[in-house]
Amino acid sequence: MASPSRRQQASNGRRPLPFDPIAEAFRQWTTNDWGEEEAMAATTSIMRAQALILSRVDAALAPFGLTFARYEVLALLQLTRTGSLPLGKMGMRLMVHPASVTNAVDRLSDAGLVRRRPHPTDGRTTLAEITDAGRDVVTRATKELAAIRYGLDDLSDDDCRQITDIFEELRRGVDFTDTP
Amino acid sequence: MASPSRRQQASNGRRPLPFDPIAEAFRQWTTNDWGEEEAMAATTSIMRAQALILSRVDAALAPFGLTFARYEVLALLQLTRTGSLPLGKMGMRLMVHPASVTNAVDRLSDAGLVRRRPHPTDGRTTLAEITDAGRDVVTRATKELAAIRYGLDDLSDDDCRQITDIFEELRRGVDFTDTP
DNA sequence: AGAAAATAGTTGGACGTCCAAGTATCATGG
DNA sequence: CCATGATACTTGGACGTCCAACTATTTTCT
Repeated sequence: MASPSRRQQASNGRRPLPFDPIAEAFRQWTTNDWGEEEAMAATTSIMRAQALILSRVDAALAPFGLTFARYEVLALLQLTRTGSLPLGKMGMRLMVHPASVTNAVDRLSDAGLVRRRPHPTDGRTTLAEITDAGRDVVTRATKELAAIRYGLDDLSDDDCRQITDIFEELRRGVDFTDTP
Repeated sequence: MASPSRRQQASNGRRPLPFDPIAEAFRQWTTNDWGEEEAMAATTSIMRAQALILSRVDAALAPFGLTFARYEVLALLQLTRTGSLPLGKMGMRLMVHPASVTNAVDRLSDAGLVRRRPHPTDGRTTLAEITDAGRDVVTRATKELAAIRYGLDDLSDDDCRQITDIFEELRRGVDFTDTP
């Protein structure tokens, strides 16, 4: 029965402050001439937003025994014709280290949502194949994530598009190349 | 001499793909009617951007034996009148779990950049006080971070402000309240 | 005053991420 | 045809983050 195993919350006990600590840091940076306060505020905001959003998404996925990292693996497989992919390819598509894929597949495999298969022609390669249980879980989990707008309930679609666009710029050349 | 201890890179060996995997996921979500594809793309972008930016910042701080988490602690102390704060207050200001503060202060303390002090009147409280070495390091580290624009070299100040503004909305009510 | 409740930090465990090193297996080239 | 080099994956360790449980101290309140 896949143990939900509560994970981070990143917003728990801590009560909200009467002021925005990032806005305050911005002021300090400015008055002390530390430089690049816009970038500092943005980077700090991103770090904090990531933790907050991840905690929301993970909370929504916990009932399925999933985390966002595992969900991404499952979703990727679900969207593949054959329902299976080499671990290496998954790492590239998800933009994470190969070791992270190994880790996620290990856990999904333990939960019976995915199965490891040897590559038919290349002995080095391992395929991860989604199981029927995995397809069921990912379908339900996807509905749940859509219901909470992937943790971005507070933001409009316009806000989302702006974020995606700005970060696409940041990722360009690192994660992908325009026209090869 | 504070061991730099190389940390994550999040962009290493992995070669850039010939297409943006997030844009591709957006298409898949749309054609398969999985819903909320704007939010999905934004959340995925945030996760990835955070990892990428953190790797850049950490790489810049490694020569000082720092990570971004430890730098934030040091910077906060440096900006405080007395150069010292209760660990709990730091956790609130940095918006992280108390255990994370304990962890960071442990390491900074080992490096001689910070010192633990008992609170003069409250026996439960522990103060972290920045040392002279800590002040020196944080000053140099701050210049280094400004030089790389806190990992956001690719973005304009306008982009940074937009990010900060959008995430401020997200954090409102969680990290801080408008008018107490 | 004394008991119960709240607060502050620490410890140990779980996760995900990364890197470096190690093991297989495939591809190349002499 | 085998040696060298490239690939694919796994393992073990480091970090930061979180939570739950625990200890110590301070407040509150009966």
